[in-house]
Amino acid sequence: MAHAAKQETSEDALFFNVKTPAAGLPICASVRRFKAGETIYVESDDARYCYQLISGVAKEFNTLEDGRRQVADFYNTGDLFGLSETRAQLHTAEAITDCTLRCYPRDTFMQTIAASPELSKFFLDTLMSRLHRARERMIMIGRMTAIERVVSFLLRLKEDQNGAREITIAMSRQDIADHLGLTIETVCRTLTELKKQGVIAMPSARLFSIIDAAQMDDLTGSGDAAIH
Amino acid sequence: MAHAAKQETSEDALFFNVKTPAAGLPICASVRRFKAGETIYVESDDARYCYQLISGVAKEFNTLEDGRRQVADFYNTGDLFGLSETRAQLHTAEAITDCTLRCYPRDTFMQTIAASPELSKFFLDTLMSRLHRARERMIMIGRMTAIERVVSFLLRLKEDQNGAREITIAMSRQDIADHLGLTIETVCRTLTELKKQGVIAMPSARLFSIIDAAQMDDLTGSGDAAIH
DNA sequence: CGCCGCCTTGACTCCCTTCAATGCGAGTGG
DNA sequence: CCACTCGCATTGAAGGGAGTCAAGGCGGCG
Repeated sequence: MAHAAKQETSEDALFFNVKTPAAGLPICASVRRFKAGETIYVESDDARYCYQLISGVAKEFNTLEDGRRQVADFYNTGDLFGLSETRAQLHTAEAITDCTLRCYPRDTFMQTIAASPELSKFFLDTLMSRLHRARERMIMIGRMTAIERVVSFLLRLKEDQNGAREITIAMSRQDIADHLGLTIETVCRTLTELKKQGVIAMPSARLFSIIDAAQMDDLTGSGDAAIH
Repeated sequence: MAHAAKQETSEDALFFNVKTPAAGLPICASVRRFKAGETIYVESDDARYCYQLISGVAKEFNTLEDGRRQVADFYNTGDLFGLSETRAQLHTAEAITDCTLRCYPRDTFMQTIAASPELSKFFLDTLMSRLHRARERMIMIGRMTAIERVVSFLLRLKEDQNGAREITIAMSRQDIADHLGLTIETVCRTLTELKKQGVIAMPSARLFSIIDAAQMDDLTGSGDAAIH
């Protein structure tokens, strides 16, 4: 729903990622469905499976004892998640929209990957790119102002949705705040401010339209990741 | 110097990591030395090599146009860095102390890794653990107060140095600040406050002593990574 | 000794948080 | 069809934690 454009990918064409050859992975994977808001796994759970989103949107996050949350990442169709070097889950995962996902038994999965040079290469690339994203977020959270963070976030969503000017989001304001290291109020106020300045339009709370892309680039501190 | 305890590892015993078997990697790697403060590579450089620290301490960071910096990670003896899925460096790397490092040609390195199931497994684990660390830092930077961040930082250093009560650091206050998403002044004030409260002692600016480890655990918000 | 880089401390400011209402759309039942 | 409710989003007012600006302090080295 949030990503209608991507739904065209048939379930059979999916493997690890939409971009990956559909060469079969000799792993019997079960398919499970989760409703919006349902928990997929909880931190410190025994990590018997890792998951691939067939459809829907999900998030991984951590929680401190007093309830402070940090959303590590959002996942879309094709994304793989729930893998760690330990045998325990390091995050809690939750479905944001209704989700369908493929569950790979962890050990078999890891062995299969390691045994194939192609899969290894692919998986290494995936991990490196994920690490890169995590670090981009570190500079965003650690060194950017509220406006810069929100704008960076919107620009990333824009890219995820093939650069379309219309952006549909599945996550709530609270999710965004917990992802950007802000409060829900600050996210709201910042969005309102961007709307006032005519940089974006907001037909509804979860639908944005980029009006002045050039100014948005300026607002990121001209270095979404760094110098170019 | 900062890590005398680790220097016992002979250069020959090193491979990827101190923990790794010394099985030879069929890659001719050159060895280079850098003085403290020297730049190893700059963001957007052509990434022809990846590096492994034989001795010394180094850091990777990003810079925004106006000079704001975020230190992504610090590296010690044995650590591998400078690898990305792109052909360009994503960070700038700099020697903190004098460093000796082994330089692996990127393409050969990647091919060799992918070709060996054992190396693949090892490298995957390294990447996953690095991703985990990056995410721990996200919650630290995004959701913790100054005291919690500094205490988390000290506790991590303690672990890196085998749990010793005496902690020697190689990095400056500015490096710490840029790592924790704080200013140098806040880092100083926080350390002074911890000293006043008798939680740590600070014989010199780069030497700490953990006095009340229990209270330090409390001060992290009781969830360095999350719930247990 | 005197310079220089790094660290520390103080006073003031400000951005974001906190606390508290209010708005708004969707679903439900009368 | 409307009243009611519930969750999410928005807005306002006030306060605080960390940033900014500025002035020393301290140790190493020529």
